[in-house]
Amino acid sequence: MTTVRPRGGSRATIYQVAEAAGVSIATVSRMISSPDKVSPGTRDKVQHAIDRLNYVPHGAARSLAARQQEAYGLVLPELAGPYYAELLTGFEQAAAERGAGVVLLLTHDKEDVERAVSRLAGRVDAIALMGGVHASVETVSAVARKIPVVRVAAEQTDEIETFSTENMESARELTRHLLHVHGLRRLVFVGATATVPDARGRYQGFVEAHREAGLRPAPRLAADLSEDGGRRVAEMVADGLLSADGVVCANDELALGLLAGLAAAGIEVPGTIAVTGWDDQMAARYVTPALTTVRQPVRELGRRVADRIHELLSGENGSTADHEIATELVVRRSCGCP
Amino acid sequence: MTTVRPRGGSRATIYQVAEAAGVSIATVSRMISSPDKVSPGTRDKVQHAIDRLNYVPHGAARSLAARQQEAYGLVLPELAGPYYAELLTGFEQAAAERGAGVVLLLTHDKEDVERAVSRLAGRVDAIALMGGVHASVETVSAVARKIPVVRVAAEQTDEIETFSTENMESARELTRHLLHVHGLRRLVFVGATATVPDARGRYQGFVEAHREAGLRPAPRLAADLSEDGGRRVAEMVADGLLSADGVVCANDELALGLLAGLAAAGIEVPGTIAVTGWDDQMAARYVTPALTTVRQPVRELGRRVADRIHELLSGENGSTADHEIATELVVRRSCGCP
DNA sequence: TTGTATGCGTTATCAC
DNA sequence: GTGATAACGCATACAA
Repeated sequence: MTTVRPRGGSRATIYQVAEAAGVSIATVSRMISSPDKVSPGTRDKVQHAIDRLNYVPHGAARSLAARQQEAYGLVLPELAGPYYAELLTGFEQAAAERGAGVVLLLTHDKEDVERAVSRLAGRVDAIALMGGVHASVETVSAVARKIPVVRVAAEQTDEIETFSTENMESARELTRHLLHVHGLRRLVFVGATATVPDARGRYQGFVEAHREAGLRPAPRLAADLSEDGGRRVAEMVADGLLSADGVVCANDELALGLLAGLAAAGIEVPGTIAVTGWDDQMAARYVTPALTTVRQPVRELGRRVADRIHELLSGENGSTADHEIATELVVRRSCGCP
Repeated sequence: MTTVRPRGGSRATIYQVAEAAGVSIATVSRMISSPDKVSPGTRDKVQHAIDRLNYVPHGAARSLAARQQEAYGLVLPELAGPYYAELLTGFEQAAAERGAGVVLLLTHDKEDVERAVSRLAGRVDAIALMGGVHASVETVSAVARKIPVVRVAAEQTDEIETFSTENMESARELTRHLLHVHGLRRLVFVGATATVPDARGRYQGFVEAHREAGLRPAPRLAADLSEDGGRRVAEMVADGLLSADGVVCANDELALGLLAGLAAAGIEVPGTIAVTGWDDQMAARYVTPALTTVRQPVRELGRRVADRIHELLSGENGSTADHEIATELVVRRSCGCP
């Protein structure tokens, strides 16, 4: 095992290739971007030189001359859970299909997010910013003045396009199910969080389902969207502080933690209390009882975001309408279904 | 909702800032990289101009002039499961601490991986390549001739540094546990895969534990490292094709699928057959019985890879020794423990 | 089809 | 401390 590059890897430049092939750099350049614009004869010569010299164009030089970075930026708070990973996967796929690379920025551990986002803006053609990311409106719109910016699962704004999965309708459907199929009457929604706009829409659906049934919805209960948050709710139930017959959680981790806490306290699910989640992550299928939840096509969401960025960049106008992706209710046993 | 940039965002250049501040571009440049080398007076002027013009240096131009891209490349097969996400998280954190961005390449869906990796090599200072990635030795060493390349969880090579989590020892410990604590005697290892070098080391530990106990290890059973792979193994057991009293799976998903399949077939775990996994992903804690597995500090692995890349780049020689990270056996109920 | 020449926005090396 | 100015490696308009 040895250091790969003994200090100073030799990168061939377009000039060296041109000289080796006995042509001008313009021809080499054409060879890279549009090989069909160069005659078969020279094409071989140049290709041979490229192979022999192991030539790869210098990305920065390309970007500078061509005035485009061939890269999209994606800003995420973190990568915990399947949501962000799926989003990133779809985003990267679509970006790659457009010939763009993806530079990723995780903000969770950073001290100066604003600065990081600004810097990023200097290295990419456009940026997609996840809702949960803590960046000031000023910074975001400053960046947006330079390059296209879109947001994912964020508050709607007049100046920035927003993408999200559908929340309200699915939450309403889910709540109706609890209300009318299982006859539950003391439902509580857990997961109020300022930083997750998605949660707000979900609660809204929860409220509407109650209203249309002539019932009064309980105010939502604040909790971390984490297993710990769920365990804390379980404690409230165990202590008799909370006496619901069903808990609608803003995400799966919360629900999973709640399930674990309830089981530890000997409280039956769904018998004594029903539980639902949101995301349909892997553990939701494996826990007992299996978790009723809502599946979001997050990968597709990521794809669309990147596609839209490409539209923005290439001047195609496309739809500027709301970009909202449908979700799917996944009924399992934790809600009371057999 | 409106298109952010009406075709042609106005990016201020260093020249405009210089003019607005009444200084030369050299001073502006200094202002960016080392503000202390410019007098307090002009510093204010320049900073003011920067703020007013919303100036952010053009990344490509910087890279070209400074001869470094300030970015590391990470090549992963995909992002399914927690492993890659954790690796990426640690990698990004460490890279960011070094002032480098991360450009991510997912190869799973790409048709021409070699080409993609080559292109990437033109845009970053160094590349970390995951073992499972399907890239020819020629391509990799061609890239390695240009920029530093390290591999993660890959076969050892003479010319490329390799990072991985410890496999053999932990597998031996795990197998010993099954053999001696639970008295199991018909163990089988599932998950032979050419593309996952990690699995090989794990089987090796499995073999050694048998040898040192004077037992004959069964040959390993091929299977996809997925839930489906696990279900298929369960079918073999249900059909009486396989009659083991314990199954050591190469990863958790495999074990989880196996658990589900066994449960569906009415076969008791761990009573009739014990099951273990590898990775300790979330579902492992929630499944019943909870899965005995091995936890790998993957995030730390990612951090170290990025740190080493920085060393390589900055000429610090550091250790060229084997980069192997310790793992931790996590004993739960699926192996027979109470 | 091919070559020449200019510009892309910075950094860095010099002088001053 | 500050300012000219020469690279940096490539794309591209234009000319041949």
